[in-house]
Amino acid sequence: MTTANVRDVAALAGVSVGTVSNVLNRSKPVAADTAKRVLDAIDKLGFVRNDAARQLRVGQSRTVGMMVLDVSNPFFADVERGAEDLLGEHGRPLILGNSGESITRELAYLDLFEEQRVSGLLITPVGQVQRRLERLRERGSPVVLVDRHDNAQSFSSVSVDDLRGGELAAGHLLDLGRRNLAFVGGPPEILQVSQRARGAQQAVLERDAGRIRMLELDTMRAEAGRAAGEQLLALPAADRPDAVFAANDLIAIGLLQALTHAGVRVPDDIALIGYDDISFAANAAIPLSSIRQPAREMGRAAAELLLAEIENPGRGEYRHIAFQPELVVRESTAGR
Amino acid sequence: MTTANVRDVAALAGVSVGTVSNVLNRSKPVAADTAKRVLDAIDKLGFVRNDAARQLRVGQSRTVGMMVLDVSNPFFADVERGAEDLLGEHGRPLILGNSGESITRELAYLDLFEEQRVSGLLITPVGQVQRRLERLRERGSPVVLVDRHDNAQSFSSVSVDDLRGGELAAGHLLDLGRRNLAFVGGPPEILQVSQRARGAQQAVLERDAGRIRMLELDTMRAEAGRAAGEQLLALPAADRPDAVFAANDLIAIGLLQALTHAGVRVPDDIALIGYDDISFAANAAIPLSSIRQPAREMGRAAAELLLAEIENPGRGEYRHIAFQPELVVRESTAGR
DNA sequence: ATCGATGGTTAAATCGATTCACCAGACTCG
DNA sequence: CGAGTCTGGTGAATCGATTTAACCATCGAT
Repeated sequence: MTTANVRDVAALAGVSVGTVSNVLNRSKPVAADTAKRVLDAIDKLGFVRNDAARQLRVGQSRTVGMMVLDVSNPFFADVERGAEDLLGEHGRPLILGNSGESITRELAYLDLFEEQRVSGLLITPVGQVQRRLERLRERGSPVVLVDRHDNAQSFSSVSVDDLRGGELAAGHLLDLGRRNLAFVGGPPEILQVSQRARGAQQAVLERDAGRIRMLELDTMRAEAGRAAGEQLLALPAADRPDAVFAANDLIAIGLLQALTHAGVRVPDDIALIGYDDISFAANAAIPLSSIRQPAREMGRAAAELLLAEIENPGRGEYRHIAFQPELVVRESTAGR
Repeated sequence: MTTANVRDVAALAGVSVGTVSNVLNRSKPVAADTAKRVLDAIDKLGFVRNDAARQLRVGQSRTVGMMVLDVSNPFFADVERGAEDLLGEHGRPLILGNSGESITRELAYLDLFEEQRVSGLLITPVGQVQRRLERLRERGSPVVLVDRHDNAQSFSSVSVDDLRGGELAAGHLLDLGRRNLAFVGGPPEILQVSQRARGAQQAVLERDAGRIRMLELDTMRAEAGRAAGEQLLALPAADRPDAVFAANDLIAIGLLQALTHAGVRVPDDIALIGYDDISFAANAAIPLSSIRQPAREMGRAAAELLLAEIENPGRGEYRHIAFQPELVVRESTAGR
């Protein structure tokens, strides 16, 4: 008992397979009563189009692939929703791959998307995958970088001005009168992280005030932040920073846990600011200052860029949309 | 300039397409030097297997589909990671669909997965999709229900005993001496929600103490919780509950925001408990009591059940794994 | 010397939807 | 009235990988 195919449908409806396809895809007009017969047959047989066959013929899938660094980070989850919403309006499903910041997994998903001939790809890359992405594009799957400004300008992208974000954060801490800063960041291969770090360093240089030390983490999750907190606490009190800028809110939350647990007062002893302004930031034990990125809008914008390239391909013209980050002050710095 | 296919590879390597396929799939032994010639040719041409053609022939995709209620909920993100880890070990990619608790979107993704002939499906259903799932199974895609005990026992499932979870939560509130409870829950069509609600009601009945009122929300997100908070605040003070059980932590966090914002003291005026014990619960403004579910393990277990059914199908024997929920007490109830 | 095995390889059939060139009528218009 | 134009419909060819039956050496055993 094999599953029904177009031929069975055609036979039952008393038409040719071509007509069935025309009904399915509205590619050519079909008389109303013929269409009804076909639809009835489809219904009766429980026919479901075999997407593999369709793709094989058409050469491309309708679905769009998306690779995110970490689905459990609410920031990416919001980006995803924005993209999914817009793509949904255009009848394109979005499938999600979760690299978990692992290069191996990223490559595995790229293989998958390439074999599936996805119609396009939204990606926040982890490793050095420029060549892979170019190959994908040559094969007909345009690529849009998300939250990652492309230096070479060879892909469309949406990004936030992370340099500016870093400046905002560190500038704010300096404005509070803090002079001994620390930046706690994820792996520097992640461009956003190094940009935020550079922005912070620039702020310090520009104002010619204070100093900033850099701490490097393996991941950008809350546990890593907690570990970094222990590290800070281990420093001799005199050397301890009086303000910390975390590369994202999860890290900041981890730090906050470690610090408050050890009796350090935030912001009195150490002021703390995060990045992303995820919804939990406002509701942390001590409401967290942060740098807001418009996640949902970024997702929509990225999907728009991608759709444009899918629908009229091959003009080799890449657009870049840069969103401006925004400082959100809460109790973890200054308060009132 | 079309992309290379097996025929091109075969030509360049001086063998037949059958041999190329044998190299690709190790389905038959191939002489070492022949294999090398083929691999070189693949490399030179940048050949990437067309998955659509493969699927068409084989009848099934290797990928597993997963439908979650809400990717931005850390609980589901953890379940996803657990499943993805295990499936990854078996060389099966996982693609994620996000229903966002919308029945329309759920159906759209089911269509997609059915058209793609995924090799299996992990799903936390929103709507009444039993028939659809049965059809998927008949078509060769086994289905495992996640975090949703199947009454009819007709699918394998992993679940948490939500009835017990509800009892634990409400029982704990009653043990604190609270007598005027409220349950704030998502749409009752979601079985987990109604189970938690029933558990809570049972606890009240069993102890024959106090009363519990039920509030219904449209979604399970923090905003909904905030709205519910306003609703509670609008009640005359005498009628206001002295303890609230939220159907998940996001709702609880929303409630917490609304209540503390209005000057209500938690837990003194109103004790508050959530569900899921997501990592943010411990770090909310007032650390949140919650009912813990072992998310990661549930994901792994679900993936295991699914793999078993994929690998030896059609025995019509369905297994159910039930995890036990666990009460985690923090400051939002009792404090210390 | 012959018969099986066995290891490698091949050519052709196959999966199922889409498309394209083509056809049959009906209708319009000069 | 005949040429041209629509509308609706047909069916064979096609996409690219896998699979199966068949075939060919080569070697060992009888």
